[in-house]
Amino acid sequence: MAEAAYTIGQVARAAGVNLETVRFYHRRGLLPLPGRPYGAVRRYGEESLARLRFIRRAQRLGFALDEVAALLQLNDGRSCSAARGLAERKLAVVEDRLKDLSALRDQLTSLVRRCRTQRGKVHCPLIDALNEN
Amino acid sequence: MAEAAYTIGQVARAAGVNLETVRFYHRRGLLPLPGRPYGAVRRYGEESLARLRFIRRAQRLGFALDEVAALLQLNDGRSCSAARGLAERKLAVVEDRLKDLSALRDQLTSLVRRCRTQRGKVHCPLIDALNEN
DNA sequence: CTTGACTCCGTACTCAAGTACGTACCTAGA
DNA sequence: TCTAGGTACGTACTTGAGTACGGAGTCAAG
Repeated sequence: MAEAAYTIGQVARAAGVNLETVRFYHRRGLLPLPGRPYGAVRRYGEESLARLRFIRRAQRLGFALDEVAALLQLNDGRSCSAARGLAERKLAVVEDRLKDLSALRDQLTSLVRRCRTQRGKVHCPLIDALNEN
Repeated sequence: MAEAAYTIGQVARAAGVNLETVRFYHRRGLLPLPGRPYGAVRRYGEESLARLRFIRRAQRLGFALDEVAALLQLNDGRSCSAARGLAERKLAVVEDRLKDLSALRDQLTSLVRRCRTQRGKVHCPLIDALNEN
């Protein structure tokens, strides 16, 4: 089974990222530079595509590129507890952000509601709230 | 009642922001440059302090500085419906972010749980999940 | 009158995660 | 063979919200 050999534009499209992003990941050391088996043009195999998808998935889970790099170091399938530690720390951050965000939602909801029931009064409850104290 | 007349360092401390941030808000047009009533040094009154606090409060509600500028335009206390529109749009964004974030939390939670119950198996469920498909 | 802290102002740098640009080179199809 | 479009690579620009730096001026205390 011959490996597919994508050019950079093809692998970028296949992974759903911008071509320049692929180059950027090379510079960041997240993706090794492939060789050029047929001439002057580099060819990307399935393992490059898999890695690009790994990176995007990890990003969707809220990992920054530095953290993705750490996860990639652990990609031997061992070091499960190190990976878990990373995920646990990330989870704690996510839960904090959730708490903040839902407090924010409650405040905004209440301000919008007050704005809507405000009739003919001179001041805007939202602006007033921002000016308060 | 004489207005307090802060120097830039004092008003920054009073508002809990970095001195350079005050300058930055001047450059961004969010805070007017005060005069220099006693010599070469600019003096900030209570209205500057109030505005700095307004900005920070609006930021905590999730408004970007451009949006804060728009809110400040509306600070006449009228244009309540315009302010409400801003808040409603912001609320929608916040609710979207909340949905994403809680999906993220669920995924991370499940990965961490699987990592913890994994015993002696060769692969790490977290890494596997990132490599999947 | 000197010292140390503060201010003024402009410019430049930071971070994260890319995106864009320029120039040269290569490659596939008509 | 020509040409359109893709690639290689290095460098510079983008966004948002600041932070830092450098040199000159100023101010208050001792």
